[in-house]
Amino acid sequence: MITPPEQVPLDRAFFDRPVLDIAPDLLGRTLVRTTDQGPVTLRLTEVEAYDGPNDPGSHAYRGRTDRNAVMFGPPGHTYVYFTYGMWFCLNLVCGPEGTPSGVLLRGGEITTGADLARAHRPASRKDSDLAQGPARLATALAVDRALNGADACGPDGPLRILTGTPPPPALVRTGPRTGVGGAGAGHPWRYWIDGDPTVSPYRAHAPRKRR
DNA sequence: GTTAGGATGATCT
DNA sequence: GATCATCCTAACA
Repeated sequence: MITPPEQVPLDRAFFDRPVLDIAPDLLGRTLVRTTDQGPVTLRLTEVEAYDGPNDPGSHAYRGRTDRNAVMFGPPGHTYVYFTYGMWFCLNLVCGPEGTPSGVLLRGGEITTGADLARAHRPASRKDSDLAQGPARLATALAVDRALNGADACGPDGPLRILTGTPPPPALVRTGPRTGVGGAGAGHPWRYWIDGDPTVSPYRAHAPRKRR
């Protein structure tokens, strides 16, 4: 008989590897966000890798600052930043302590607690919109600055990552990162599950016009 | 279906 | 002062 895969927290060693190995390996994993209102779970379908000091697209490219400090800390923790004056984005810190690399969680399918997620995202029209895009994902899971630096590998905690069910390797695609310009644009460090409706549409980097 | 513009503020040069 | 790992709405085809 077939036993369903057990949902066990990913251990810290999972994140103590090169970020380009970790990023595709995160697809299909389960993210559990627990609040006072209850749990919301999500199946990761889209991520992007940011390779610390070697990557002009990374927040950590120019060294440690107050904002990116947790990227320099131990792996398996969250890095949450605020952007465009309105939104939060959620990353997982990768590589050994002192190596500031991470993976941006760009999209996922809400598998449990869709009603809660929808309450956080009233503008969402379809279930597949709930966590389609990095700021949508963070909003649907009620992630904000308070979760910056949280341990995602612990047995409990507000945000945890579990083994989940990785997709068949043939369905894993890679391509250029979304919204990353300049010298950081050249790398195909975005990974997604082909054909999944919760993967965000690709948008090339577009400098904003001033007003 | 697509595209343009505005919202809104921390961060870094 | 410009940029930003974005999203939403309205307008148009």
